[in-house]
Amino acid sequence: MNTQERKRRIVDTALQLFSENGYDKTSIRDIAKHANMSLGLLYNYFASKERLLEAIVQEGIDDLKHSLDLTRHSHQDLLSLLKTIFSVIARKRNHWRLLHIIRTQQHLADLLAVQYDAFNNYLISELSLQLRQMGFQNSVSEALLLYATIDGLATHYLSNDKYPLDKVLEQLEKKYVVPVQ
Amino acid sequence: MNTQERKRRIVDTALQLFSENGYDKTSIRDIAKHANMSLGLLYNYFASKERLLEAIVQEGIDDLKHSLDLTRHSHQDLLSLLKTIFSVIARKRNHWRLLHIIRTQQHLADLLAVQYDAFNNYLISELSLQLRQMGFQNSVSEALLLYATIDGLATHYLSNDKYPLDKVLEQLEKKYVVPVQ
Amino acid sequence: MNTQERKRRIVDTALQLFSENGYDKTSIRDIAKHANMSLGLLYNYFASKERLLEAIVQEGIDDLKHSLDLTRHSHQDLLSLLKTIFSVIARKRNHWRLLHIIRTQQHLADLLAVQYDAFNNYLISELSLQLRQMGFQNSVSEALLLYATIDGLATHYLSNDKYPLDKVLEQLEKKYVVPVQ
Amino acid sequence: MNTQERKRRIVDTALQLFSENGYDKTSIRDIAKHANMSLGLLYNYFASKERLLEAIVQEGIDDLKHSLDLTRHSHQDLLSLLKTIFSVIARKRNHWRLLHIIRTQQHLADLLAVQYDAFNNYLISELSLQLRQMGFQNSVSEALLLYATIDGLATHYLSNDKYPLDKVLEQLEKKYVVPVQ
DNA sequence: AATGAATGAGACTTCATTCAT
DNA sequence: TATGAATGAAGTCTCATTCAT
Repeated sequence: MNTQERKRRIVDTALQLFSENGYDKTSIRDIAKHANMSLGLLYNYFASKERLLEAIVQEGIDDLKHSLDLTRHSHQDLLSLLKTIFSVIARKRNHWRLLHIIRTQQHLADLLAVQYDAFNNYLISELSLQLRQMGFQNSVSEALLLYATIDGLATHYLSNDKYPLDKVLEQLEKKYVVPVQ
Repeated sequence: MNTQERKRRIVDTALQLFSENGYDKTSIRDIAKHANMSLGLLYNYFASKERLLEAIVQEGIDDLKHSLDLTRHSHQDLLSLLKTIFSVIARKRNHWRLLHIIRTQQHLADLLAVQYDAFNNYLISELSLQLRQMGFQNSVSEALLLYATIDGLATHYLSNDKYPLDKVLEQLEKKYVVPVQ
Repeated sequence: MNTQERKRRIVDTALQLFSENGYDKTSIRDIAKHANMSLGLLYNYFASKERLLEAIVQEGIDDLKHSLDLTRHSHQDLLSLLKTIFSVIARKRNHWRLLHIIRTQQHLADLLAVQYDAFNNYLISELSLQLRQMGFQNSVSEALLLYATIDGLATHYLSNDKYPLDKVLEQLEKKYVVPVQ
Repeated sequence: MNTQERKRRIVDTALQLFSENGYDKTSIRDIAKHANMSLGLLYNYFASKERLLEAIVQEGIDDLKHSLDLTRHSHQDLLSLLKTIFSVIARKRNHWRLLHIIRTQQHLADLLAVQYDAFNNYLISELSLQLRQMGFQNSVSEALLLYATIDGLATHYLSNDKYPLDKVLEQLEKKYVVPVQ
């Protein structure tokens, strides 16, 4: 197993465990054990638990961006856009959960403020762009609103297996059928 | 200082610290120190850190319910309802933050599942009632959607001092001006 | 409730709890709670946990002595003597258990060495007297042996509800039918 | 110092301290200090204080069994058997003391019930076998009686440096010279 | 006489990180 | 490169005892 593969394995394992059990409740020892490697080796790749978290979050954000980029421009109506976004959230469930975990813990939020802000801005500008293309004015406020809705829905969806996401998305779409002039 | 005052002080201090630094990053010793009492005394009031958290969360939920109850029925239009809700959130900022913290940490969510679900259901049914009164059909789906939006807005509002809440609320209200038939 | 009654209640409660759960595993708070009195009041009667233990042990020894005295001289054969002794042990189960607990914990044994030695000597001299009356020579060695047997039997009997004490006592008696010359 | 030696050192130190001062009065920190290692390291070898105790007790039982096995069959008369047993007890003084400590403390007895019962049964069946070979009927009752005597003698012997064990053993032997029919 | 709030030392245990091999 | 033994600070909780009321 080469360096790249090992690093991958560490990141994947840690993401899984962090998103399942939380950052504080996941020990470096747990990660090493689940990744089938020694404690010392893990420290050859990441200098500390915090650096590991940063790397995961950065990768998670890049991943999410990449996934969203792939589907950009391919949709005209809002419903299909929303469905795309939530399919990304579902597929990148662990990443998204980790973002939520980090956001609510001050010591982690402080650590990752720069990365998190960048992601926020990226998402908002993407949404703003879409909305403008769809004919909405006040696209920034609209984007903030839509982002908040998406974020809240993601939160509820990720913490409740039976959340009736499709129905709620339908209601959401209706609110955007006719752009408010 | 009597028993009631002490208990109050513990709860207030712990709520403050939990919401600022997170549950895990706040030690019982920290709480005792900030509340100006000995470590052991705290255990005379709450049998464990978990029981303390439960008590705080329950009080937070009761508080929020009470605040919302007080203003129920006093509004006809959605904007003033939303403003009421967000003024409660702003006033109960720490409670709301704590709910967010708990929700994203599995071990805490498990611990408080019953209380949290009860609160969720309360809020959703309140919103559903309001929306039905305003002429909305599909009031449950609509309530879920509105709750998600409120939740997301609260998240963003609470983590960003400069969040343009009023503007976004205006956009939100417009979506509810004419009930979608 | 007068002073004597209260003291009695403390001692009875503590004996019960010590013998059930052990000295270290029984807190003063437990004792006060089970005795239905306040912590402070208990300390009016006994200056410390150790003093309380000493008082209980002293009373226990006096009790055991008294019970044994009552039945002294009333038996000619060994079997009835043994049955008497074990009926005392059964009735004073908690006292006897407490003696065993204390004996095996150095810090308690040190504390109570004087009392414990006095009890030991009392029992051995009683047994020695009996055995001499029954015609045994080497009555001291015989008494030590018999005491050890009684002690071991008591240990096994007290820690096993189904111990076939009667059968074993029969075997024991046979060994003393004809004094060894 | 390798892993095996460290583990040995922990067990030896803990056995020494447990048997001297009792389980509850011996702290993990004490053990680590006496074993010249850090507190945390001890937890690399034993997951908890209870697991450490279990390991020690198991080793003690195995040791005692082994010692007894070695000398089995090498004796015809009871006196030499008894002397063998007591030389084992003397050599394994700490183990034997620890068994006594455990037996009298409910929370430890509960913890180690399985191991302790197994040891009891082993000893009783060994004694029963010997007695049967020596011509005794009712060998089970006889074994229980002899075990009680041995146990009581061990207790008295271990808690009193000047206990006249040899004399008492002589008396004991006389009781078994002629099998009771 | 009576209460129980208050104290703080000390117990067990976890864990990020280092380093000899 | 790879291992995991080793460290020790820090966390939660218990408890004998004191003392203001």
